[in-house]
Amino acid sequence: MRCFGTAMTSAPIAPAAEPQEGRNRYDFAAVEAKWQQYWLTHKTFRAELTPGKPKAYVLDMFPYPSGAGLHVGHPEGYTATDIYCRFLRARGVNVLHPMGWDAFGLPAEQYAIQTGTHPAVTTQQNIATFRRQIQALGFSYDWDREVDTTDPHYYRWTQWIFLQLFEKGLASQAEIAVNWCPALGTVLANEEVSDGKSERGGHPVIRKPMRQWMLKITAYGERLLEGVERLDWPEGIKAMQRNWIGKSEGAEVDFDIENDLGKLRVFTTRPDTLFGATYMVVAPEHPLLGQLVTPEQKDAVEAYVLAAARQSERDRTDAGRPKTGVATGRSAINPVNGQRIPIWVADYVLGGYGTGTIMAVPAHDERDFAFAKTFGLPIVQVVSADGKPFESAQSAAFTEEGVAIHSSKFDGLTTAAFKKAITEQLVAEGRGEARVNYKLRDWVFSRQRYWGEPIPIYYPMDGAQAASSPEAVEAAVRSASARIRYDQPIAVLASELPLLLPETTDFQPTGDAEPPLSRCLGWRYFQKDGKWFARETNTMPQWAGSCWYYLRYLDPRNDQAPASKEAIDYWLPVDLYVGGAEHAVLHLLYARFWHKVLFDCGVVPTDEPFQRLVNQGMILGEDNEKMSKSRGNVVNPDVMLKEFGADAFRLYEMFMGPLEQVKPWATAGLHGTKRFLQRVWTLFDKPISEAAPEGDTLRLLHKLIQKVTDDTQNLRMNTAIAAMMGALNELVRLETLPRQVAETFAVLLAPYAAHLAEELWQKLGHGPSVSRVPWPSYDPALCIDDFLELPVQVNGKMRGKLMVARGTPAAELEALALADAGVLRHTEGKTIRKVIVVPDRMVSLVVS
RNA sequence: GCCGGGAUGGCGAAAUGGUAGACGCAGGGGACUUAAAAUCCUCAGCCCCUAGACAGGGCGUACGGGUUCAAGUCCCGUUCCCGGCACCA
Repeated sequence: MRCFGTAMTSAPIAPAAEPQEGRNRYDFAAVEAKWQQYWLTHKTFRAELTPGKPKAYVLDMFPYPSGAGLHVGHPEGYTATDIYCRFLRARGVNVLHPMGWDAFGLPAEQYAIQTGTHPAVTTQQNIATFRRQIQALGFSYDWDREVDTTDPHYYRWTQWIFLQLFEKGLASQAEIAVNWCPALGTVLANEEVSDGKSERGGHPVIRKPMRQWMLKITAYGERLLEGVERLDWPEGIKAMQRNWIGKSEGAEVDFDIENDLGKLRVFTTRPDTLFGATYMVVAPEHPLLGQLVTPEQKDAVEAYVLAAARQSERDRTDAGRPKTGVATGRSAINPVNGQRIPIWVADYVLGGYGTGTIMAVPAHDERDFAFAKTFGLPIVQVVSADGKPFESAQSAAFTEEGVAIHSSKFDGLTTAAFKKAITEQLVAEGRGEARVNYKLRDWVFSRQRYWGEPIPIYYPMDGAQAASSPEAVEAAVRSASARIRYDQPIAVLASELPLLLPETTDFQPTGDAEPPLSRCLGWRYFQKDGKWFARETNTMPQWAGSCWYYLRYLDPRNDQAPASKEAIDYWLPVDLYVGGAEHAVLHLLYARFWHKVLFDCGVVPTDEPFQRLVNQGMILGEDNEKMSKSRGNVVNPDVMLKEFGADAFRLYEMFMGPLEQVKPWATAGLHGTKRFLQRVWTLFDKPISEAAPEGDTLRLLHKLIQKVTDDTQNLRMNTAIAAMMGALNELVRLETLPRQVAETFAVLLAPYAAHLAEELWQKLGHGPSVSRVPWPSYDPALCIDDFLELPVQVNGKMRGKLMVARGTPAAELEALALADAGVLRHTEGKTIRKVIVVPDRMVSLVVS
């Protein structure tokens, strides 16, 4: 390979550092600053839509710019993608590699509440810090494509996508129970509640029905599930997505309530156990509960329902908790055998799943078994492994599949056959039907918060005509003489987007459930055609902006569409998406959902956004614990950069181990990568010879190209770096450095230690930039050695080594092996039973 | 409990079924230096034999079995660790 600088010689750039007297120290600080400046001003890594040129869209999960700044976990994935992108560019691929900010969210708003600083101000400060820190690492992002989810030019399109969902009937309002904390004056996420108290402050939290915007992600459940199969994602993440969607197939069955009180419908995945149903359970929130409870049981049931309502969803669903429940006093009729079975109410049945009612089969369901034991309810076995009845009373539920018993004419059927037969019979009798259920719930999409995208919806008002001002409208609403018609939502016209967040300094929660935007009266109430309207005052959750940012990068300044059709058609899908596993479910599921909706709208041509996903493993503290402020084991990248430089830092993060693996930080390790860079720098002080490399050096070079190419392609940066270190250890022994070796080494190093490689390239007499130099190729014939050291085993133990020429025939190898001194020691006086010779590999002898 | 991923020197790790520990960190010895840092050279899995070195031998990839001429790697079982989910009928 012969590489000469191709372009940009006219660019003003400082001369390469000259070797000084004595020891030539590599001044990483100066060199890194110089090249970062160069890349930025020359837009070296700008991505341009080039029809016909192969493309790669390599995406990092964009960060939430927190006040704490970057931590060492961020640059791990960013470094991996940066190396990969620089490598691909050198291989002639048109690479799109952008960065941006997921900047709406709670911390900025909390900070505003405490200090009065507007979230927009905090956010911009934090973004500036993050940008500075990320740029100091020398990543090859196309900064012209930077996006910020809080920028109205961005969230205009977030709102536009919401309107698409609204028009398709996928966004609607519902009264649902949320975790309301009166003391904090806010709704809390399930994760923020434990034991019925708020995580922060320990205030009581109640379940309170409130009007919420919901997105019907359940309508896409099957497609989201099925799409997982075609994705090149880690198996674990795919499993989590499947599990979250939670598809289960079964049947719904009607049970008549005695005294002609109607029917209760249950969902079951085991209709084959119908004969074993000995009682039923309805969820405490079941709508028919009030009608079916008997007068004697009314008080007890009401008390139970009240207690259940006080629990959070999370506590309700905490497995392993003792079973509780109350009999309703009423019974139902088992449709297959006419038996009267009691109906209970218990909180282990959830109102939101299936029909909110179950048939309990204690013999074959662990939960029902525990409940039946607690309350002394009958247990009837209807499935056995071998078709024979159980000998003794069960000590646990038998939940496996098996053969039916005690099920009249169905006895002897396997579980699968029974399910099919009984479902057909129930359908024929009009008592049930086959049914698929999903655990996936619709997405609660509204937040009672200020710092989020306003939902672009408004409502007509009754009784507000006379009002002369927003304040008067508000007064009328408060006195109940005017009413907001939430049942008649109107979409803001797409042409009127963005619907801007109003300026306010009033972020304090007030104790009622009204979002802060409700108090921006001049924004909330407006007149149109002489009538008053009220805007939606909930905002979108933080997930909204990150659901589609990968699209905006394609065409970030477009004010006609989220991105142009040409850009979308050219760049999509994302070829490689790298980020932490903490987003395994929510972000990745929500983004896939939106993408599929946009696919249905004809906006995107693919039905999945992220073809390939890689999770970088978490970096732990030096103490092997998760990094956290409270543990005091957080490593600050700024400090590391100052002492070791960006190249050494990046190299270390990659050298620590495989990208996907969890691994502990060790600052001492940075000495190694810094030393390596210094030694490379010193290597280039050797006299450069123009003669072509030959012999071992040539072989070394080609092996190195092969190894680095292979490993980089497969994101095995750790072993690529090890190979470069190994090669360096050989090259330092040379008297002079052949130009071809030096140039190739610089090009191979460039994706990994980009600043140093640029400097070396310049030092070799080339103009910038090494990033424009094509990746070297290798000759496979030069990657294999002429002479090999072959092991000889005797009875499986290594007893000798043969130095032989490649291709030495088996017979000759056998003769050599048998004559080897080390081997003879173990074969003397013994019989050779077997000789296995694998040419160019090894010789194995079996003796006795 | 279920799902996913792990377990290799003092530490991070490497190894198409074919010489376990490449590459690095930390460490020992040496050179340079007034000294230190930096740099360079060099040693190094554990154990036995040995005055020491060479040579040699034994044991070693969480544990127990198995397949194979040959197992860190493949198969069966077990333990422990990490991540996620967890009363979803």
